[in-house]
Amino acid sequence: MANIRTVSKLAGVSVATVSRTFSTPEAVSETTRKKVVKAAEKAGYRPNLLARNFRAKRSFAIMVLVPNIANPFFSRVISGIESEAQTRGYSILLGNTGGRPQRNAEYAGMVHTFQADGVIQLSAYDPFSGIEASKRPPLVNICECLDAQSSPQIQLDNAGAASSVIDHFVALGHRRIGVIQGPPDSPLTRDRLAGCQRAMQAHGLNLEPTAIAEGDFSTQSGFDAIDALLSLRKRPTAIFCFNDEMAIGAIRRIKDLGYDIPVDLSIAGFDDIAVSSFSVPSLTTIQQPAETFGRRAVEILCDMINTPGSVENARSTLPFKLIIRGSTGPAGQR
Amino acid sequence: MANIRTVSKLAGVSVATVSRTFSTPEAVSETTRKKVVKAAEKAGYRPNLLARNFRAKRSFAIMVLVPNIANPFFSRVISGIESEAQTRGYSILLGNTGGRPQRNAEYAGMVHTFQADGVIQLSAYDPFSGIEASKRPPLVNICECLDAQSSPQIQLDNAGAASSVIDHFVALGHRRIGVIQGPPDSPLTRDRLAGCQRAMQAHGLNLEPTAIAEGDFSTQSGFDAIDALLSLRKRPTAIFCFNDEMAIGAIRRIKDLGYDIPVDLSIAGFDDIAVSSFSVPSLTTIQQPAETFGRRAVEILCDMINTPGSVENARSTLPFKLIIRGSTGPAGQR
DNA sequence: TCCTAAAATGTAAACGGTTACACGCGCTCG
DNA sequence: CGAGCGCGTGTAACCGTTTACATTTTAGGA
Repeated sequence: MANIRTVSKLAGVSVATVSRTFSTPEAVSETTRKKVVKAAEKAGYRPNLLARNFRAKRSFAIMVLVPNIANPFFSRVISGIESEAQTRGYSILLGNTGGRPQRNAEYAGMVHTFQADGVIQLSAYDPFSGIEASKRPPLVNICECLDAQSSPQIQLDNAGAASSVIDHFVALGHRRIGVIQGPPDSPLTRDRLAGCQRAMQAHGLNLEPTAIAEGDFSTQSGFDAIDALLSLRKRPTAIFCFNDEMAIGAIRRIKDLGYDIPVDLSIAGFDDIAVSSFSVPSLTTIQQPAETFGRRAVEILCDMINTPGSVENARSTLPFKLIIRGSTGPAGQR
Repeated sequence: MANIRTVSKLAGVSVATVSRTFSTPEAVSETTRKKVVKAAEKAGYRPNLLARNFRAKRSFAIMVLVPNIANPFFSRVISGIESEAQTRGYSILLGNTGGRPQRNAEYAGMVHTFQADGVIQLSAYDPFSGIEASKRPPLVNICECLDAQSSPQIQLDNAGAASSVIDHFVALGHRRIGVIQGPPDSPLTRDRLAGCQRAMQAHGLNLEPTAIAEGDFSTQSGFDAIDALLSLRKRPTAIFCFNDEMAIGAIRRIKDLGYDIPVDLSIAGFDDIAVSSFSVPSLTTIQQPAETFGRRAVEILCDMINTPGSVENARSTLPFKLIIRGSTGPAGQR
């Protein structure tokens, strides 16, 4: 394999000049530059980035920690990360954690061994907890964020978004509203639940504890949660699922039971994944700027990497949008 | 940052011994090993893998080139890749190509600069075409494969799978069968179409060219393709969509038009993505071992990386399974 | 006790770039 | 005409690890 010395000999210049030709071409005269480029071409020279990065103590790679790639919402966030990283010359390392803290920590540890320059964390986890602030590697939490301010957090106004769903239900005349929440220990669940409660109270209503079913954000769990909600004495006329996948599972079960949506029951989801606009009926949901989450995370992370200390651990909030589709309708049609 | 020399001084041994302690512990006596480990711990030493990999001329990273991460089938394949790579000590670099050959080539080029040890390619593209066989970097094509034998190919028996869908339709009494295919230049489209034609002929039927609509594997394109098929003079009673997403779009449009599935029309898809079992009606489809594709690709790629020349460019075929669900039923019910 | 082989450890040279510093050259300006 | 400057280039050290080879230590047998 051709290295920088091969090329320097071939071009009749020093290794430094070859190096400069590729990393700081403006520091080399036009004539030598051409000479070197020609020699490099002839030798089939490609700079060894392993060596370059080693010297620079930088890998130009970003570790992305995601609980589950198969989740379509996360896929979109990753698309955003990938595209922004690509334009900035960073490559992305993918870590599928399955929500396991151990895997999470393992992957995040790659930043200590210089395999990654920073971490984007898509779940409410701090892989560097316990590390003194000035020594913490660059980290950005997105989507599901930490309460702590140990790193920049980019999130949605989950409570506000949940409120807007409740407001929509109430405006349609719904009074008995049910919820299929996510795992109870998730900040997402907590914030969305708080938003629901806030909005209910603002309308003089109560979110009955029995009308809150527990899911785990999987389609199956949405399917499974329906029976309990529909067997309540005071059956809800509208159900808010904390993500679209659970909503799709719920819709399926509701139809299996012979009910019509939205005539008998209104359903709303959260995330606006691709399939939601094609379900039957199409799903009322909260749209999140998934790709923007990814892009912004990369922007901030790169700032942290390139000028340490320049970024404060701010919490930023991206806008949501209530998308009203066919799965929600007026209450009391039957 | 603590390096190997810091530790060697602290432990009172040579750098070689420290190195051996971590890379070949069996070559170091028990007592020194303990001494070194303790010193390393005290110094907060983590080996610089950038340096190690540089020395080894290996990055222990695999480049995964995928046309579109947001595709749920690819997500599952990537999960498989990630998990197998993780257990083998490889990290995975993600390249979202959007199907653009240029991006594809750019990413694949990272193997020349030692940033990746090999490439897993999820589309029918050879990023190393033109490179002499003995110099080609490790590459495995999966899912959508090349006709050439320039690298190992892991694929499904697409024609066989398509045939089995047609057989299923015919067994239900369908005679007029429509197809929503993928992009015409895709080997996937070509093979599945060939399978359809073969099966139709075996049953003494013909696949009418007018009954073949063109999609691009997106949900929207499935939606859009329906009108043309349903306005045919000889309207099909069953439609085979070449992936599940198009099938979901198609189902949506068919229901909008007031038809019942499967009473008026049977629909089948391909891939068995997660949502397909929850659609209404649930989707008859071809199940592919997505994670297995990923795992096998990593297995083979690692063999190629570790013992070059040992792997022949074989073509292997993974099994499919026809999953019969609610979207297909007997013909001529109305 | 001595000799030999095996095991453990040390020394120092790579690996392929980058870059601080030195140097030479041509130019400008006083 | 010489000092000073800036540009382009070269020399060589350095980054942190691995590893071939040399050397020392240990163990075991005669």
